[in-house]
Amino acid sequence: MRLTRYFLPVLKENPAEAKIVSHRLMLRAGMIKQASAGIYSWLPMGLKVMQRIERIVHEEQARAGHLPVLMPTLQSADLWRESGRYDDYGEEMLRMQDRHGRDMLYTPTAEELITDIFRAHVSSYKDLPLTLYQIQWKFRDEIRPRFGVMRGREFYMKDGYNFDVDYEHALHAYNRHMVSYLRSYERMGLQAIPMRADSGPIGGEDTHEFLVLAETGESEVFYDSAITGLTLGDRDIDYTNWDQCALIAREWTEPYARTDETHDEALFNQVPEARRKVSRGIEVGQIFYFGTKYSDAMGASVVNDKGEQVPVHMGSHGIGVSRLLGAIIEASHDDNGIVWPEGVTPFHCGIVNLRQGDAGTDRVCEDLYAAMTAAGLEPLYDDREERAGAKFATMDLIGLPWRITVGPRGVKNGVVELTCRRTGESEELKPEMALARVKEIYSSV
RNA sequence: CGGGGCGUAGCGCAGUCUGGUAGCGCGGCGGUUUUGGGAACCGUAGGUCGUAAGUUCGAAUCUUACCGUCCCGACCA
Repeated sequence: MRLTRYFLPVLKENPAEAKIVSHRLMLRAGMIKQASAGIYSWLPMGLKVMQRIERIVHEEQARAGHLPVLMPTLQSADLWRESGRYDDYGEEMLRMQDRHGRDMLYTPTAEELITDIFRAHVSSYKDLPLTLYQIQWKFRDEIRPRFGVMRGREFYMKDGYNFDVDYEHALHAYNRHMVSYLRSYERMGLQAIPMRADSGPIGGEDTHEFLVLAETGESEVFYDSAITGLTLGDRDIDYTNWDQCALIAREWTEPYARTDETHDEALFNQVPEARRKVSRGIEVGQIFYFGTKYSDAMGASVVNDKGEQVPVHMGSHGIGVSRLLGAIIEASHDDNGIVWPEGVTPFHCGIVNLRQGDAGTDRVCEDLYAAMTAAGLEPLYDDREERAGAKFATMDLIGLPWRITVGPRGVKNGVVELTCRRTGESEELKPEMALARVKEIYSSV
């Protein structure tokens, strides 16, 4: 993409309404525009990052054997009356009527609808296990939305639902989700720690929240620092292997890690003092096992291998996709702007032409741009008639992890400069070598 | 929902107390000179002062109501 052809309305000054860094940077980097309280329009670069996150989620769900569906945002109240939640949900649920006076609502979650799909089409244990998920807009009418996309009213979320014949199978589904979530977050460049949590209004017996450590987090968190060293890396994972999933889940849930809601001081004190950490965290996902709550209420049952009619065991699982943009920025930025992890960056590499219109720099930039594009990477070429300072400031603000700077001095010597956004380190390389380096970096992402 | 702010150009703000020609910086557009960390100069466009009613010869400014939005609290993926 050439910057002169892109729509990137960056702001030099901080918008008054944004108090926390991710909100400020998303507005300044031209990623979002507030439409009304807690509701945002997504501009091209913000949408691009969101789509990268979405893609990682889809890929990891596919790997775990889960199937995508798409359910409506506007739902009839009928199913919600059947489960009893139409009355339980309260003011957070946005309610409305259609022209016939029928009660409708904007979905805050989709247990009812998915259970309705299930009961209509599945009747045998042979069709299980089944996990369906969607990535769809949700709405919760927060009393006080704040912090930009981190606590919006409208939000984009992956919500998934597993259906299993009994508790043991459902437990594996739980563990499988834990592993797939850990993988997803790792690919986004995040360390998200599973923490035992309360189940809240969704209702459940077993539940973990995934929290990203950040000063601006909404929850206070207590954890054993041993957990922050854990990583899946390139472990070979077989999602059909119950033992392997259980083992990984245990590895990540054994060290103490809880939010203030479930914090147990006595247990915490058993952690060696040097490893006891108190911090704040942003919740970026949650998994639940809730058994037969909805299947009982809505009559979703299957015949098991003994010929008995049994209610299905269910769980639900969420990843806050739009919220993740804020969380990633909170966890990865500096005074000059965003620092995108390679896994979610909107463009793989910036190309900065320091002397637009100069035959030499223009040619090197164009060649790099074409070669990088041909290699399957997406560069952002700053081809504006701007001075160096303005171009650097823009690149730093929008946070592309790598930048190639092409100036007349370097071109004369046959080199360009490759700079790492995170460390600020630069090296001078021949253009083809710089390209090779960028290709190599992304080959493992 | 309780408490407290704020609504004036795309963004950041002054002007409101004490009523009388709507301003500044950034950004935009045109031009000249610049060119390795948000350049300088010249020119130029851009505003129902949140909305409505009221007071007044006259309202951005005073009064009332409403709307929007932000912050703290309670609540929450």
